[in-house]
Amino acid sequence: MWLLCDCDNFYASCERVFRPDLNGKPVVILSNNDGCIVARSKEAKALGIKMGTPLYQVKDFLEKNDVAIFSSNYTLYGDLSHRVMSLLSQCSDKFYQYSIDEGFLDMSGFESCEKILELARECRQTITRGVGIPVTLGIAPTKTLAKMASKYGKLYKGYNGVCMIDTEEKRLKALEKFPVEDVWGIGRQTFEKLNYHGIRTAKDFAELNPQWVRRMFKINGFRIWQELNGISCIDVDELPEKQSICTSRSFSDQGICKREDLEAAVANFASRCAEKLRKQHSVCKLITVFAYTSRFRTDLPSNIISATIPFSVATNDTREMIKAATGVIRHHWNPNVLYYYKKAGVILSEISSDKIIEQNLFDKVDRRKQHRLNAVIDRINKAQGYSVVKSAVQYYSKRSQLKREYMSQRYTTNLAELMKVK
DNA sequence: TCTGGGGTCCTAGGACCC
DNA sequence: TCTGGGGTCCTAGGACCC
Repeated sequence: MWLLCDCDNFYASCERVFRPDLNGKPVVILSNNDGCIVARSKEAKALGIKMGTPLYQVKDFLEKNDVAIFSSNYTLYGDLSHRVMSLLSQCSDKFYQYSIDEGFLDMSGFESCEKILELARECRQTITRGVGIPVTLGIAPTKTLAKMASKYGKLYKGYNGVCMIDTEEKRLKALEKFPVEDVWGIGRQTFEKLNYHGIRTAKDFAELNPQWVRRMFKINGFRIWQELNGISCIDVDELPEKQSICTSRSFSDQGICKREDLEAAVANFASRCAEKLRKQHSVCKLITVFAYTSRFRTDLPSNIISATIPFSVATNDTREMIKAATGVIRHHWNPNVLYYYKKAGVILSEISSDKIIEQNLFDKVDRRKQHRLNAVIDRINKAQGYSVVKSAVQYYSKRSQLKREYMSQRYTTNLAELMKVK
């Protein structure tokens, strides 16, 4: 059996931990630059507020309905997620974090479903009491069915946040009432195809001829079919090393039109990427740098800068990355046209372990020295706060290009922002 | 005026090999 | 009319997830 632990409306719940006055009230969380709505509390969903709506389109409506608005506070969410996952991981030997607010437990070691249910209830209590984030647990023979169980657990109060699909009878009943578009792994495209063939519920899908499913929806669709029929075949890795690392942002207002500003921005992204890479003890061989003008502004000249540069020796060095990233911008910059760049980013790929590095006969860099310098920089930045030591080029960038008008405090990670009690 | 960020996996098709 | 068979590797793009 698999147990899925899913935090309820995670970002909204994080904000409520330190704002209990917002319990039972509508809450929304915005994307970077306060652009779109990316998370909603139950009450906000009930008001009909859709995921991904641009803020400016619904601002009046939110004010009228007394909806609490927050800029995204990833420092806070990341820390609370870490606390939930750490409590969850103590409930079973085999724990797999799936996303910021979800984790799977392998329950195959338990002798009976009653025992699993008992432990699940205990586990839920521990998390509620220890972190204050409400969670729903779904338990079933496959991960796809466990996801489904957790959705039922959220839908019906009677489950008290723990829902288990353990018998054939329950499985069939669950499938029958479940819209096929809500099945894990079925997105918009697949749904449209299924709809065309008159397939509406998860049960309709699970009863299809497997050869036809295979032909029509390839290997992924076939896996979903198997999982719905109780055959476990979707794997999750324990702590997978990322195969690509990306840091990108949209810029506020019109965007960036000066070369130095864009160079400073990509230098920041490159530096952030290098830190992420070192944190997972990896090196990479390729760096991609891109910058776009806004696709919504058809009245302005549009342009795309994008280039991928190989490193001669796989690296995780901040300065090498910055040099490559700013080089791309400098090389592709057109001084004759005024472009407003709205979004830019850096992607690292061909990632491998830093334990084995292929040497290059003509490599002139002292890798040991480079490695020690990065280690010292990481240590200082970790102890003294984000980006105390950085390259000069990064200082060209304005202190924060992000618009965050509704930011809450970093209650759990910053001494200056602790909660104040009168 | 304003429109998110960070990932994974799979497939099809081209180029190439013997 | 009819034009081999069996591979590998790479890349772009699609689809999906949270």
